[in-house]
Amino acid sequence: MGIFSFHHEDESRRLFVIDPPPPFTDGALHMGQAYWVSYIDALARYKRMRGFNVLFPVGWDMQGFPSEIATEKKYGKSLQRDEFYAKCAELSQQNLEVMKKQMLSLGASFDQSLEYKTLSESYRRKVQFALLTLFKKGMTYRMKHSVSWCTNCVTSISREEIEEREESSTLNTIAFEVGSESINISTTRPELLHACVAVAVNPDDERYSKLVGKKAVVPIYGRKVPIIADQIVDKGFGTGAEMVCTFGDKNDVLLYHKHGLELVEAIDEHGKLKNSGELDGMSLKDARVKVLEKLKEKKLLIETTAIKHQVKKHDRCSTNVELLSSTQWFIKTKDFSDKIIESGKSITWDPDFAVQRLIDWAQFIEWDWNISRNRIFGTPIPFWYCADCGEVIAPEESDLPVNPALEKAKVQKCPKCGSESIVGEQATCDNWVDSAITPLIIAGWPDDKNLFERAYPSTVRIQGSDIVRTWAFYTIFMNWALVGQKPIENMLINGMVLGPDGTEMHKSLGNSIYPEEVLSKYGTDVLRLWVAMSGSIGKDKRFSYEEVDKAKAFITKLKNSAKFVIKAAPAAIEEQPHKGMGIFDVWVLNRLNMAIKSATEAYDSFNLYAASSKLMDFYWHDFCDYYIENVKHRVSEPEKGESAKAAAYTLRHVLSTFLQLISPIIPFVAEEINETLGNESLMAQQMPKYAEKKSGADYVINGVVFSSAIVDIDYEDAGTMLNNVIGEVRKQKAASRIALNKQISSIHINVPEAYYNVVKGYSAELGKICKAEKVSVSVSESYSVAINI
RNA sequence: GGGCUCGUAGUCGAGUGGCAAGACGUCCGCUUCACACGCGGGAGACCAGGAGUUCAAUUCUCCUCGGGCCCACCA
Repeated sequence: MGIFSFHHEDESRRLFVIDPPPPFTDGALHMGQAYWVSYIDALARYKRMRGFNVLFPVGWDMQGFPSEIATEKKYGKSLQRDEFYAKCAELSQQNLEVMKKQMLSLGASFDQSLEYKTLSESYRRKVQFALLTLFKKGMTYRMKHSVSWCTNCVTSISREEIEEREESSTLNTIAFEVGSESINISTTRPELLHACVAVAVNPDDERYSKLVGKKAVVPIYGRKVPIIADQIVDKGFGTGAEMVCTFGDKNDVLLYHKHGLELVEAIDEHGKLKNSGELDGMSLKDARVKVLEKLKEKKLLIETTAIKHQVKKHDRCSTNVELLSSTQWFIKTKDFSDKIIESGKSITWDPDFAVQRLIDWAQFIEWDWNISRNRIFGTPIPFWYCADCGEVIAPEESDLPVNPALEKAKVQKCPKCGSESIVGEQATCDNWVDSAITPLIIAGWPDDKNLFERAYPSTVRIQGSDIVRTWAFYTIFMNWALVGQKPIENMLINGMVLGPDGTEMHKSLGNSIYPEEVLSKYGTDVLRLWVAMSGSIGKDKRFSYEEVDKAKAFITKLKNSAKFVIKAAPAAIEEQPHKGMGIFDVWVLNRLNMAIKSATEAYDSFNLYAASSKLMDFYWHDFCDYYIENVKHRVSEPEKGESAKAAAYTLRHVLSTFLQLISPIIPFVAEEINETLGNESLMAQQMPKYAEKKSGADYVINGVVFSSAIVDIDYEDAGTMLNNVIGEVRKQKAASRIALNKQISSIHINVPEAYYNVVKGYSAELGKICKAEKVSVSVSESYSVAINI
């Protein structure tokens, strides 16, 4: 059992369950990951010091297309399916080792015994179990459907893998014969002419209203297709008439379904033409040239105009995305957007508006979730099917995990049609299927019922705003579908870490800064403190070394001030020396108490910005600028009296307590200083607790009541008053352009009557603090300070 | 075209229905026995613009402008 271990058997303490993003094992942690690792780790450390049983796992998303590319580069394309998989796995494991080291160098305090990998047998079993469960509920199905397809990767892709880019193209006007008349249609995809199954116009378009219902003849191919009317057609675009192909774009798909049109598959999976007669096997690019040539010959190409339009590209290879009809696996999501939204709304989001991204996305689901990918390095889709009738043959739960691409089904004959052609599915799962069940995985589902009871839903997840529509969306959906609950209590949605130029970091833009660079120049704690100080979590944050320097300055200040404290008070003082405690001591201890309060509130609401800024403000200004300066003369007295002891005690106490409070954010520096103080390890300590005031003006500090009766006004008030006097003297010395430690002859203070006793009583001490020979005090209506050099 | 979000001193960045945190930078002064990666002090914001609600708006509502993100459309 290590210090960061989750205590599985301990049912007495409250659990704090973290669902961190499993990084894709591409070999290097980027700044965004360094951000969330630092952030969630601080919360984990805080909760441990608050007595929580913290379940902080580490997970890895290991399978994926980029690994296949890298493996292909290294070994070529000749490997067998299982060999290829093994090589991909080997590469991912190597990457994982590197990335884990990087995480550890950020101080990540996850429990290494709770590591999960998406390619492991046990993880695979659970993913397949999830799919099997949904299949039994009728939510997993296989069907021919139009899918977005990458002809380069030869796989279907999902809408979040699509990016759009503006490109130049030509809009072609082509004449279709309609009996003795003709209709000119506009298209940017003449190469798909052979798949034209209709001509569509807007029903309000008077130019064409008399043609609707008639048949048009497709040029070159001669097929007769209906002219249909639909609101979706824009009267103002081109000629206002379009050809409908199956499938040129999404409108085509919609019109195809809506109007019950014929299906002509235009291209094959490699993007070669089919069903076109003589052009079959030709690439889209060549076909385009050829078709336009032919139209020109026949004088049916009326006009060609240059236009710019958005083209959908596969984000990984920049190949144009095509729509084609393909047999794929789906999970029903379309009908459940209201359930997803409902579950999403029952989660606490920070920032709260982040939930809107989920809602927007869920409301626009058009098709079910296409979960199959025609790849090798992924979780196998755990089904077989009958080649004759299409019946799906599911494995037994006890046989999981299975790999139908390599294994034969247990069933010999199709239970539906009796056919013996049982085929194992070759496709693998979309990565999001793997990662959508992380809250279930870390809670021991479906095996460890006892843990599941306690550790589900996860207490908190941190993730980037960019993957709300994917990771958060699919997690919420899958968990609803599988266990009928929300997966997470609190969603922390962090903004993106932007490059110094204010735009997203991209390798191609050269504006990337990697965590190692910052770590080697500044160290772990500076980077972690920068994370805490970088504003509210939901905001995008621009990375800049200036900001990092601010974090560094505080760390330096902390180290230097600690050096002073240790020099002034080298030995631990067990008992608080009550006799020597003065106003400044009680004042700073009260300020510390207030800092505990605000830091605790901030940590409890997962707000590291508030926690760090409140703590730093207290430490730098109240403690260093005033308290330390005020007690220097006491601790440096040659004869150590009660007052010196009290000051030494207070210095050590404030520093030690502060280290506890700040240690979740800067664990290494805090621990290092703590060690020189001779205290036990911070990680074994509990967080200090805020002490309520006993009555209006009494302070309870370490169990001792400081009553205002002693100084006849409130300690806080008295301390602030005395510090005001000191501040005023500093100001006047500065105005006189003399050093602050320069001895001056006298100070005269006018104070309202209520403060007279306090200031008078402290005049000797004020003299020592301000280096003045004489201090005189008198009662006056208004407060003022005057110095004589 | 629609949605979300942001717009606070040169910069970063909190915050609130009632005198606008803090930090960096800048300017002035100070080599003070923890720290010049420091100390003290100063200047600098009509809280994007306009309208409304209110005794009171930077804060709430609406509109405009500008930045970011997302969605849809683009035959």
